[in-house]
Amino acid sequence: MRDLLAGLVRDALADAIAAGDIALAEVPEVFLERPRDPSHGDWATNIALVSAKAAGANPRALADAIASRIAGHPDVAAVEVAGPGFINLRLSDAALQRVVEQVRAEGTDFGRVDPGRGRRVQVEFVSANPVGPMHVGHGRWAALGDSMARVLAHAGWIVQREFYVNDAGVQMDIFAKSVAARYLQKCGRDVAFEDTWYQGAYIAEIAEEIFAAEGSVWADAEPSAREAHFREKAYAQVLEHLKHVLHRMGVDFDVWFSERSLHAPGPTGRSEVDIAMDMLRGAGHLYEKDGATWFASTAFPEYGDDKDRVLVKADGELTYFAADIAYHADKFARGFDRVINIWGADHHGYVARMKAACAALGYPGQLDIVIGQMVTLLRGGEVVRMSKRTGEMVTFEELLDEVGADAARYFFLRRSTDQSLDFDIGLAKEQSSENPVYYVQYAHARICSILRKAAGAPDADEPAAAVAARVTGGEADLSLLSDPAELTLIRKFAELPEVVEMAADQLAPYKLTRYAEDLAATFHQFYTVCHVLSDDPALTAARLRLVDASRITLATVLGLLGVAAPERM
RNA sequence: GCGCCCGUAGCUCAGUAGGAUAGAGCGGCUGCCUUCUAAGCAGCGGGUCGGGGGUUCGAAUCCCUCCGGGCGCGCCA
Repeated sequence: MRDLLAGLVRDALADAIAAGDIALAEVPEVFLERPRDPSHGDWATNIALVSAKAAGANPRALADAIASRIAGHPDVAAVEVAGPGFINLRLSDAALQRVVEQVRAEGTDFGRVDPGRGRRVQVEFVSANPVGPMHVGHGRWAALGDSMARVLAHAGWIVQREFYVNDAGVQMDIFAKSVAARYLQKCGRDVAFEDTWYQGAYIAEIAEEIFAAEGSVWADAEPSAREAHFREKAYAQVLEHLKHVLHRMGVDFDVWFSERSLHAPGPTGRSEVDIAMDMLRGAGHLYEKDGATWFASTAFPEYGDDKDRVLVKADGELTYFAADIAYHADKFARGFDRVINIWGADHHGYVARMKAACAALGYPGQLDIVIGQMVTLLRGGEVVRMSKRTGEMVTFEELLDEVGADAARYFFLRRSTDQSLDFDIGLAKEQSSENPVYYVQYAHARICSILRKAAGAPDADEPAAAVAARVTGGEADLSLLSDPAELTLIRKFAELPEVVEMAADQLAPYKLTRYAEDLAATFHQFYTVCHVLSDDPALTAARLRLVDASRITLATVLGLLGVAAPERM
């Protein structure tokens, strides 16, 4: 719709130039924007203001010359010049009424746009260490990453979701030691449990399960063999649990990428980390100093890292960053045009070096890192304190248990990622008007109820889409949809493609929660003003189509958010 | 000290590449169910956009500076 109008303005401008009414060498690019004030129309352009200087004319005269050439177009109900020279455009009812059938024809494909143009993007998110339960921050990244993937897919990208499994390194060793120690305690051995080990009760639970399954056979085993065994057992168990919890919130990954695979020797005997470092060294990005190997991160000032970074420590050990570079080399080698990482705010200090490294690998500007700010849990207005060290925390799983997947997802998604999130547990649980999740879902349930009623089977369990198909068969005269509430609702449908485009461009799914609430509100208003099922068959038929288009649009938005669209509440 | 994020109504937050009179939800007050779900709708109040400078036709938005809050600044992972 926006493109259509922008085309009209452009043509009008070109005509005016050709006719000599406007003295411009070429037709400038036309931008349309949504006026804040609906009384200014559906779309506005400041093209006359922007071009005034170059054309040597006053903006209003320019605007008049353009506007007079648009007036009378069947899709345009009004074109006005306002203020200093804005051109305001209002769509005709006929143009709007066409949108209803467009929505119904496209179904859940409605709102698709194509800035991605079939390119491949990978979204990596959560990537929690598989050494313990996820905290609520992981829940936020999970909701964010998954919804972002859905939005990008709706915007023409081919998307892959990936979870990076940190199954190598010191954390795993400590984890293994922790579980082994709890196991030995279970076997009645008196062993020291160090402060730096994992304190959480889940460690003992895992030890207990291993004890239950295998008995005390490991009590007298050689310590390194015991630890290795416990590492694998415990890690596999935690990883399964992570998958399970994420799945409960509707988040499923295409790839679980093992950090270990980066360290394992390949066919040539060299690991991926070796190969990535060879590549960097060959390109002159590495140097030796103080017995360590460094990456010259500051050679990429555009990414703003303030110092060079060690990849191989003086003791010969690799840093985490070295593995991360190899990991990103692997990602790009898999053919993604673009890679997106979602990280917590506590990792923002790594952004510059990681982008510099990707540039050094030959993929400048192809890595986007979204930094999500922290989550604070509130209960009854009080901050819920979390401490990983003492093992006392509200985990993501406990939050899911308490508020449910839909509320959790919706609340996680509702805020800009730049904004730290206060998650009010009480509010998320509340089934009332204060809770935006229910507000939106209720609109959908209401719609389905109307459709069932129209079908004469208010209590049937038939899916709403099937019911809708039955009650909207035959012909309908959509020009009967002329009530302001009806036209406002249609205008709201027409915004979806723009919202999707913006949410994809800005990697900001929260835009969709705002839209969902707007759309639900607009529907509720329509519902209050316009009775759908009446003794006027023609009007009823037209309104049922409008209701069906509302159902489709709402369900599509909820689908992009990953929140259920209940047909009954 | 340096870097990133934030500061907008009583509270929680939007504000779309600088645009027209700064918006929404919640809370408060007042109305609306014999009719498709009242988990809904309508109305009323509520603001020096943290302070101060600057850029221009125009600034919540861009620049500088100061104040306040969060996070981070390892040859840790």
